[in-house]
Parts: sequence; C-alpha cells; structure tokens
Amino acid sequence: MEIMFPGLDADAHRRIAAVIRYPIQVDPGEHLVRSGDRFHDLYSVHDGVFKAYVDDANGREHVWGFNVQGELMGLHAITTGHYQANFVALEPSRVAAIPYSQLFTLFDQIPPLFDFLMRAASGRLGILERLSGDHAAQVRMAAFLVSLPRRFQPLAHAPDTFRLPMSRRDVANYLRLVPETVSRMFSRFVRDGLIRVDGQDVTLLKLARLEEIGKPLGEL
Amino acid sequence: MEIMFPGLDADAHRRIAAVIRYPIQVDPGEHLVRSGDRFHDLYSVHDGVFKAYVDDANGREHVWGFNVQGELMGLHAITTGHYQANFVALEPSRVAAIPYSQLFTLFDQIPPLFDFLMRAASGRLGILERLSGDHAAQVRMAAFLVSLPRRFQPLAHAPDTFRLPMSRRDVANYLRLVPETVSRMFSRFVRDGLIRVDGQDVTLLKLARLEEIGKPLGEL
DNA sequence: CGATTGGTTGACTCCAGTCAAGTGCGGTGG
DNA sequence: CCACCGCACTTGACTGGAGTCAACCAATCG
Repeated sequence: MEIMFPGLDADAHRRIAAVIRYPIQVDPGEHLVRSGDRFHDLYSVHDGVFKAYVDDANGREHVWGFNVQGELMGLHAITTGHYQANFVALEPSRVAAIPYSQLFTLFDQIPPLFDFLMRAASGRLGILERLSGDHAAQVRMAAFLVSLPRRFQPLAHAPDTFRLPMSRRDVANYLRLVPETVSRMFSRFVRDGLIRVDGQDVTLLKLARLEEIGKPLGEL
Repeated sequence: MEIMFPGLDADAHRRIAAVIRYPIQVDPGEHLVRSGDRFHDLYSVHDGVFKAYVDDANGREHVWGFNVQGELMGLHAITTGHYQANFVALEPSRVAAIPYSQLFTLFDQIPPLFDFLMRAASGRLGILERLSGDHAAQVRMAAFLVSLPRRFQPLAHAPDTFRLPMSRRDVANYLRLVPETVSRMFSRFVRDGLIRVDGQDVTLLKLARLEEIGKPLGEL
C-alpha cells in the first residue's frame, strides 16, 4: 500500500485506507472511466498500466497519457465535474478509488496530504506545458524513451530494457505523431545504434545521447 | 478584492488578506518572476496582464500562457520548488503574493479554499491536455480568438471588440506558430469576413463560425 | 527626416502526414 | 505440423501545410 501515495508515510496510508475503495481490479482492454462520466473519485494506480485518451471529431485518438504505479488519474475532472477522457487498462491492473469530497476530512489528520495532491497536479502541469510546445518527431521520441526507466520500472526485465505495454499507435497518439513516423524514428534510432528493438521490447543503448536529443522537451 | 479569488466570498477574502502581500505593482516589461527563482508564493492577478514564457535552447520563446484578473500563476512550481517560467507584465498590473506554506493554515477557516486551488490547477490541466494536441494553424487561431471575450473583458471597448495586449509574436509563440503564420491567419479570417483587425484591435464578426473552426481545441 | 521596430506578403523548402504496398508474427483450424 | 489468415508494424513514394528567408510597408521615435 505504501507505494500508492509516494511520499506519504505508513500512518497516512492507514488513514487514507479508511476512505478509499481498494482494490478495484481492471482487466486489459476494460474501461475504468468513460469520457463524460460524472466525477466523484480520483484514482491511484497500484499496479498495471492505464491509458487516458479522447476521441476527437474526425475519429482519431488523442492519448493524454499513460499512468503507472503511484500516479493519480482524474485531476482534470475537478473543475468540470465530469471526466473528459477515457481510462482503459493496458495490463491487468489494480487501482484505488479516492472519493474527492472526503479528502477534505483528512487534511487535519494528514498534514502533507494537501501538498501531495498539489504536487501531483503541479508535476503534470509542468509536463504538459512542455509537451504542448512544438518539437521535432525525434525529440518527442527520445524524450519519451528516456522517461521509461524512471516510470516503467515494473516492466523492466533488465537494466534499460523494457517491454512497452502500449502499441506503436498509442505511442504515436500520445506524441502527436502518426504510427508511420514512430516506426521511422525507431528505425532511425536503431540504425544509429541508440536503441535495440525486439517487438515490444526496447533496450536503451546510449541513454546519454537520447537525453541529449530529447533535452528540449525535458522529462515526460 | 473579491474579484481576486472568484467563487470565494467576502469573508474568505478578508481572511486571505491577512496572509498575502498586496498590492504588488508591476510595470509593463517588468518581470515579476524569473525562471529558476525559488518558489515561495503563488500569485493572483488583480488587474493587468501577464505573460508566462520560457526561452528554449535555440533562443526561441515558448509562451506558456497569458494571465488576467482572477487567475493564479505559479502552480507548476510546487513540485520542483523553483519557477520554471518567467512572468512579465504586459500592462500596468497589480498582483497578490500568496505564501504557499501558509495556505495550509487557512483550510480550517475557509473550507472552500482547497477546492478553489484544485479547480485552478484542474482547469489549467484540461486546457493544456487539449492545447498539446496537434491542431491546424487556423484551429489554434480561432480557438484563441473566441477565448478573448470570456477572459479579456477588461480590455474590451465594445462588445466583441478587444485590444490585444500582446504582440503577434507573443500570440505565435503561445499557439506554437511563427508570426508570419499568425499574420496569414489574421488575413484569411479578415478576407473571409470573420473578424475585423485594426492594429491591436480585433473585432469578432462571426463568433459562431469561429467557434465552429476552433471546436477541436475547445476553450482556451 | 532617417532609423528602428512590428507587421504583412510572397517565393521557396522541408518535415511529417498520407496513401499504398510489403513484411512478419501469432493464432486457428484442417 | 503446416497452411492460412489477420493484424501490427515497417517501408517507400508522394503531398501538403507550416516554417524559412527575404522584401516591403507603416508607425514610432530620436
């Protein structure tokens, strides 16, 4: 459980446990939330992977992000009262549902909780401000790849080797590219000896060089 | 004062007034915050206009946003402890500095304050998720223009006529375009009878049509 | 007045998108 | 066991929309 709210101690986790619903199991391909659903809960991912996405007018999918262990989903829905995106599991996953209206009652008992929530929102803001800039395809790809070691630890089966839990199409829709371009970037990075690719498995061979390329975008 | 924290009542404003520093006057062209400065305060704009921007590696400016009356600045800095952007005034402006560390102490006295802050962060998240999508130049321009009536009310000198407080270059850097493209879009919209332009003054002639064009992006 | 600055317009380029064909892997069933 | 199918991915040829470069214009300011 500790791992669900990084930075909060065991006592805080115990107190939070009293108000959340956990575990909620979600199978791959199953939706936790549909766009337009009424907002009641924030969700914290315990394990597995989720994809947040919207379908735009011309039928294309905009992937808002991927969420793994310890990350919060649903912050964007507070203002409007409705989720604006779909959350679908890409792996067998477990989440905790945190009733937003009950968070207030915990502030007295858990002083760092407010800061935890603001940090979660704040961190995402920083990422989005940068991701919304215009960056070359290879910059986007490189920044995405270097973010994997930090976030997708549970999917690593060797240092710097990860199984991508999402399709090329999902990656493309997250980075605002088309699958063909993602494919070309993979090919280019392989040709240049920066990565090794074997189906869903990706190995980062020259992390420093990738960081260099992805620098304009920073951490995703 | 009420107008600084939209949604909070007079009593809440009085209590907040006890912890904030106000007014802080900022002249046009003067910086309130520099990128890298240590984060202590959130800023609420009382009047005037601010531009938040960063300079990227190749010397180009990324405008993160424009902030007017009642809007909060600095939320992105909570996680890192440092502001990641510069805040510069475009008009004679006044802001309030809100010490982040003291906000906690107000939650008991002002129950809706937490929700107010989360909504501010949440609303911005929604905008950014959408703005980070890939949209045609004319979609970006149209969405930007239709957002003016709602946000830049104080700069209107007739219904649907506004003085843009920022340069074409600033608009371009906000919408991830180049000034030439912004110029071309203005020209096209004028040719199509959607807007009238006179220097910094813009009149929206066919709001419905502009909303239609900007729909994929939604509200900015 | 000239010099500077912000904005507009036109000609050209280039990167990523589009369209289409080809490849390879996993699953199914004969 | 293998032939077939479907789907995800890859690769190549072409296109188009926004960026680049450059010239021009208008307003402002010494």
